[in-house]
Amino acid sequence: MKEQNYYKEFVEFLRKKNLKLTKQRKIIVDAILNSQEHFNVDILYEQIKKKYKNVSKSTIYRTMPLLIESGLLKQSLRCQAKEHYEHLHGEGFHIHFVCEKCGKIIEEQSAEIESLISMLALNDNFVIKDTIVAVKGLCSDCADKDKES
Amino acid sequence: MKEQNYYKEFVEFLRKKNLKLTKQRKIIVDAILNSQEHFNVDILYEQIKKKYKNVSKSTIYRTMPLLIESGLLKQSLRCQAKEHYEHLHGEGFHIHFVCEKCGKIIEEQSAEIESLISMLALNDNFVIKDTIVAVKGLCSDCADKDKES
DNA sequence: TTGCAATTTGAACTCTAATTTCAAAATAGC
DNA sequence: GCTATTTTGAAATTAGAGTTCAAATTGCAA
Repeated sequence: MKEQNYYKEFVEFLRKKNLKLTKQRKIIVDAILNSQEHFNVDILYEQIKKKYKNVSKSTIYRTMPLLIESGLLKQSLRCQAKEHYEHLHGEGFHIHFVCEKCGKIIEEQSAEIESLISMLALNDNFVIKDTIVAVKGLCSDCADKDKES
Repeated sequence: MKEQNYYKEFVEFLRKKNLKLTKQRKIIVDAILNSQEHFNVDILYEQIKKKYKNVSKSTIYRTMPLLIESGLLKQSLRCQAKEHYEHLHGEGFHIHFVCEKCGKIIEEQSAEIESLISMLALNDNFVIKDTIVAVKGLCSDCADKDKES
């Protein structure tokens, strides 16, 4: 799905809920669609501030639940101090390798892991809403630097 | 490993770091060893308060990093608002099924999933320090109640 | 268009978890 | 037991997240 469509989807979501399409909401959605996959409110705020000055942090905080409800974002693992969000570009299950040193996040797919988890859930009659697999450690670059020193 | 040994290990850890074995630290370790697998600072504080009155929350907060460094605890997934800890009884990899309704956490093992993750990491030259697999959803009890209503 | 009801915004404030400060108390080694 | 050093508890501080409320904006209907 193209970015333009996510935008349209969000506009439609607002319309259905009788919410207004304000400048600020446009700017926030635009910033998210053009941002990296993973971010938090501060990162987003700094990014927006570079181009526009009339979007406050309150508004961003208030907009996040809307973006989640509309299906554009999901709340991701809170592995650092701050609440963390990620795009939900229709994709679905994936694994995060989070580098503890540089913060880089590498994403991997694995249908095998996904189906093993489903089977475990089925055994327990557990209804899955969301699965988070986060592997913390060192990315290859940081691991190399670690060895050198 | 028996609980007595975890205690001894922590005492040894303190000795090595020239830290003192205070009444409060004894009480906290004891409470953790006799607590459920998963908890947060507030739960621990309430539990301790029932039996002893001279352990403050500050002290508990201060002790958590020591317990993690000593290998007794690990910081777990932050799925509710509060920081969350779990025992690290030498076990290792497991999967958490977290019920969004009642908060129950069901633990499952899967060597297959663990080895699939290791293989992905190897491919990326990623050095694993810790793996968190959290499945959010409804436990069978809450799913049943959901159906009824 | 313009007018107006309803929503949204921003600044400041509130809330809560987590952490720090500092004087008084406790501990470990002599 | 004495003393240097660490630790404690209460209170203060910090920081992220969320809320309040008056002023501004939006969307719709006349």
